[in-house]
Amino acid sequence: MARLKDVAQRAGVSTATVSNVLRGAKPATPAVQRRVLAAAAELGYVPNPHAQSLRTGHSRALGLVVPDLTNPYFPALVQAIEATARALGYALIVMDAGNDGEREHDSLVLLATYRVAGVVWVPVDDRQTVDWPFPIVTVDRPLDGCDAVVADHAQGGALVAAHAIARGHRRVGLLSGPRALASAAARRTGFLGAAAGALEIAWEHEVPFSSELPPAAVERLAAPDCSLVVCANDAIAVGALRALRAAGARVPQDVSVIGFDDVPWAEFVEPALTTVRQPLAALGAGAVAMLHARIAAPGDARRFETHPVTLVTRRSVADRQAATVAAASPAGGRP
Amino acid sequence: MARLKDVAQRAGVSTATVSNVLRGAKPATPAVQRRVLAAAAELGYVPNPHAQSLRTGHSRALGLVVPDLTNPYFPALVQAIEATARALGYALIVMDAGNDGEREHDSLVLLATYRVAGVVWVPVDDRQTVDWPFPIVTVDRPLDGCDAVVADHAQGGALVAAHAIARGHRRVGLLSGPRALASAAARRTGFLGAAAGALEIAWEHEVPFSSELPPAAVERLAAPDCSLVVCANDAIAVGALRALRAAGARVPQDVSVIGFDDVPWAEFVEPALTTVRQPLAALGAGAVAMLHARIAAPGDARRFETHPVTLVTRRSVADRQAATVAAASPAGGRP
DNA sequence: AAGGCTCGGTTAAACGATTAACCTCTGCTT
DNA sequence: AAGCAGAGGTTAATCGTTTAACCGAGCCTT
Repeated sequence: MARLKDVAQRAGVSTATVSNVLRGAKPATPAVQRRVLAAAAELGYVPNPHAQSLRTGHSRALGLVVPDLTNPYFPALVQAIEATARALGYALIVMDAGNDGEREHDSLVLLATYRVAGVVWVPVDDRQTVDWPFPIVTVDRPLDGCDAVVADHAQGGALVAAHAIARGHRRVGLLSGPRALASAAARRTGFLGAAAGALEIAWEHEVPFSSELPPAAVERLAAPDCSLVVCANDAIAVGALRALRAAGARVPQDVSVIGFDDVPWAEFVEPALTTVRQPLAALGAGAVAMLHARIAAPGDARRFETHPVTLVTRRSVADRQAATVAAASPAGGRP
Repeated sequence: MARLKDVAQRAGVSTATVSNVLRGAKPATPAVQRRVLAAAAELGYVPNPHAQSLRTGHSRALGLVVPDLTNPYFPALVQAIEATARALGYALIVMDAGNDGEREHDSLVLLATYRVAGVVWVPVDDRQTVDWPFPIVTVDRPLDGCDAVVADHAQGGALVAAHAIARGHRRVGLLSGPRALASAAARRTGFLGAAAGALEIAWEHEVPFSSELPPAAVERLAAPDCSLVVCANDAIAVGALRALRAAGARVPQDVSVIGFDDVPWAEFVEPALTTVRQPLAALGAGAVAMLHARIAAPGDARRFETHPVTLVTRRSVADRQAATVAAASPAGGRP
């Protein structure tokens, strides 16, 4: 592989000059410029990233630490992160923390020894320290003193409330996620805020983000006493679907279900799940862009970016408005 | 961060000695050994990987190139690869080819400039060249002249045939995958081989690996004329489920469906899918181990490793044995 | 007792970039 | 005309390792 020295030789200048024109660090005579560029092109010169890193003290690589790749939430995120990192000229070193705080810590020190230029981090839990020798931006779990990009969970909650209202629901059950997670809490309060006055909360269970519902919840779903169960998660939603089916209730004719996340298989369950979609691609791209900016300007103020979510309506929530109208019309309708 | 020189100073020896004892490259006096180790430990010395790479010409990093992270097949694979790579002391640079041959090629050259020690590669298609400046092991798509680890697709096919037979099916329909893909072809021939004599193939459609079935296939499923449709893929299987449901057939009472892959949501569809599970973790770990061995011994003969798959039986295939017995017993059964 | 081996260690030269310091012209200013 | 500034280059040091070449001191061998 061609080295700087080779390019210099071929262009008839010193390595310093080559380095400078290639990086645009110092102005050069048009003639020299031309010769250097030509030589570099002809030799297919690509700088050795290790030499660069050794000299400059930081590499043109980014780290990515995620709690668990196997979580359906992440692949799309990682994909977006890798794509925009590459577009910006970074390589991406990814580490899976296996949902384990210690392993996560190890990942970070590894990245430190690799002198990555920065890392995008999805912490396994909300309380984490951020004193690392590289800039960090977290995704979806803001840590104080550290850049962050998050989805607008509260808006998402509001979206499902609005949808429920629009579809004529009045009594809903709530399968909310772990209150300790900021995102789950935001979804809940967003929902509650938008529901206030229009929606009656028949009951609420706080359940883990899993399709295995705790006994109390499945018992409740055997006699739901509501027309819609709103779930903090698509996984929870399939748990609800399952419990409802087991109890002989038809979804959505008897009771509707709404999820959150729009995991890749949300359209594959029966019935296809109405849910709110997280802007995974935007989140990933935003995170990398933010990191890039931070690397360029370490001193700037903390950045915080929240991305809007969208409702994707499929078949798991019924339109009771239509039903109501149809039922009401013959009885007391006016001409 | 502590450098080799610092350790040397503290131990009162030369940097060469430190380097040698730390790597066990040259024997040293017990006393020196002790002093060096102690000094390194006290300073928390970790070698600078970039300096190492620059000097040795290869980095202690592995590359991973996958066609599309978003494919449910990959996350578990990537996770296993990352885990064992890390256990072996490698960092993992992952690149998503976005199902695009050109982008895949770019990924490889990028990895080359990074001087990775080796790469595990899931090629986007079967015909690819392998002359790269690093050792390669492919996963699931053997390329000639290059190490490979694959799942035993043929065995998987045989497994589904055996299961079909055991459950008393006689006439089956086949939704086979793209014949051009070696894995799909292997599944098919494995199935056909084990089915020979015992199972009648009512019909066969070659369909893409997607839940969107071509019209001919959905039409066929409207009047399946078989008790079981075997699918080359879980995605195809949910397509079949959907078409069957649309046609008013109950699964598995009227017709059974069996998939392949055991994607993470196979248990979430209705009914939960009986399918064959790929040993993703073993595949990933095996690939990295093989790569590690190859890096240590570049000259060795080509390695090829095939991992067994397993049938995971859930609820999408009915037991017609029981039905047959029940139906036959009253009529012509003996005491 | 002198020469040859090992053994355990050191010196110094790479690896391929970046970058501070310096040098040499031109072209202006005064 | 002398002096100065600045533009455009070059030289050489440096980043932190690895590793070939070397060196001195004991220990055998003959």
